Amino acid sequence: MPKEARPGSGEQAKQYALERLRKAILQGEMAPAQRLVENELAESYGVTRASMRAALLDLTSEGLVERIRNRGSRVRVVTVEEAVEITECRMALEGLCAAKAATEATDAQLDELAGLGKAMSKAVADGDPVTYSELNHDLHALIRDISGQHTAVGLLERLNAQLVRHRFQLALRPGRPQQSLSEHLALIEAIRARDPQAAETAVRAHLSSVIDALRAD
Amino acid sequence: MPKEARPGSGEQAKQYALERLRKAILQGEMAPAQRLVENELAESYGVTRASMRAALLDLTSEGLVERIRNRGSRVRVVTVEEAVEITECRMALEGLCAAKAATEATDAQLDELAGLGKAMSKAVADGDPVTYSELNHDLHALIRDISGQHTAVGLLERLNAQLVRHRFQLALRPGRPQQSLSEHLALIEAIRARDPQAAETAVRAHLSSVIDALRAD
DNA sequence: GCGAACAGAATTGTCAACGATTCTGTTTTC
DNA sequence: GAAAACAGAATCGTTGACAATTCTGTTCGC
Repeated sequence: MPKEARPGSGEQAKQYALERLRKAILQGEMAPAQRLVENELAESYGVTRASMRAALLDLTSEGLVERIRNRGSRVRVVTVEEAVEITECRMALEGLCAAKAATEATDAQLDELAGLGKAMSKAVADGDPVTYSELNHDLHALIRDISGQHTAVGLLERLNAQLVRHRFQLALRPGRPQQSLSEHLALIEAIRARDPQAAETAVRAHLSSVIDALRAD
Repeated sequence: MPKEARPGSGEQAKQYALERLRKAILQGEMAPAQRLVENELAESYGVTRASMRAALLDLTSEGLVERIRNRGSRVRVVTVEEAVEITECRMALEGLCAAKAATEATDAQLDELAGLGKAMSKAVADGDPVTYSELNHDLHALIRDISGQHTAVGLLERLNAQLVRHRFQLALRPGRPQQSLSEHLALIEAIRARDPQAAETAVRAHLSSVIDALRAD
């Protein structure tokens, strides 16, 4: 039986490298536009270059990494205009998910939503933007999950991955959590009322305010 | 200078194999769920197995091919439910594009739209569903183009690729082109009137009728 | 006869070395 | 002194062979 901690090669190695690098990029450990050299990364993660290469190709098709022929890979930088465009797509797709969620949710799921709402209110009251940001993410994920829209969920996950840097900056802006909170509570209420139209409107209103905030950079 | 006809290997070879295989799948030359053996394909396209393999990986991330570890690749079959889900996503994203197109279009582009509308009317009057289907595709592409929404366009192209088989079946259904035509003309008029709200509504109405048709399989 | 174990074939997955391309700093030429 | 030419280094791209896995048809035990 192979040691399972960190397989030096093979499919598992690729997955391992993929997830570690993705996490590193998402958590901002890699400077924007930083060069990603296959050999260095492979060595530092303890995998072969082939595995690392495959991981980089995957991240490229996820839109997190940019690669130029014979010049290597770099972490992709998302401009503000791109972030706005991406958020507009989220508006459309999350609107769809929210509307579906409003008609499809079970009672247990509605309770879960209410719980998240309370937790978010508390985080804002406590002045804890980091926790709030995490709960925010959880809420959107839960709604996507309830909607049961596999295709939309897949697209949204790709889109969200590209926004982490901007999202992070946004959450720390003073006053932002308060506005965001009230929009989210409205969304939760709309779904709990099983009103798809209102849910979609609430999502769009929320993301519209996100776009305004993005543009105010 | 390398001969440009059909390089046996390298990046160009991958692109060549990629496009030929994609075309073959989209045109239905590959039976649904047909096995795609790397060696066979590589030989028949005159490229190395490595290039073929890379092409298959690309198609996998486009959602056209399914691959199972150590078992090979097969053309992915899209069930009716999936087709519905995908069309719901298109509804959201094309709605966004249509609304943007209504506000962003230049006069020249509006004329182009009108021209396409006339051509589509003619194709229906002539009872030519194949031409109509192509014009249909052109219309959606033009609207996406006008919208200038890079991100949404990218997502939509991926989604559309997965639907070709269903789309094809749909176009040949008696009576379908007539209904489709009137919906498209309404959409064109809404954009020409520079009315984003009406344009989005028209797109949604159209795709909603596509969903009904899909479900009536 | 029927299911389990087993060898052989087919297919994909992985690797390490080699080849090609691009960048960088230096030299040469005008 | 500036632009062009060039060599050297760094890095990615490709190849062909080998290893690992899965499938298939056959045999064996009951």
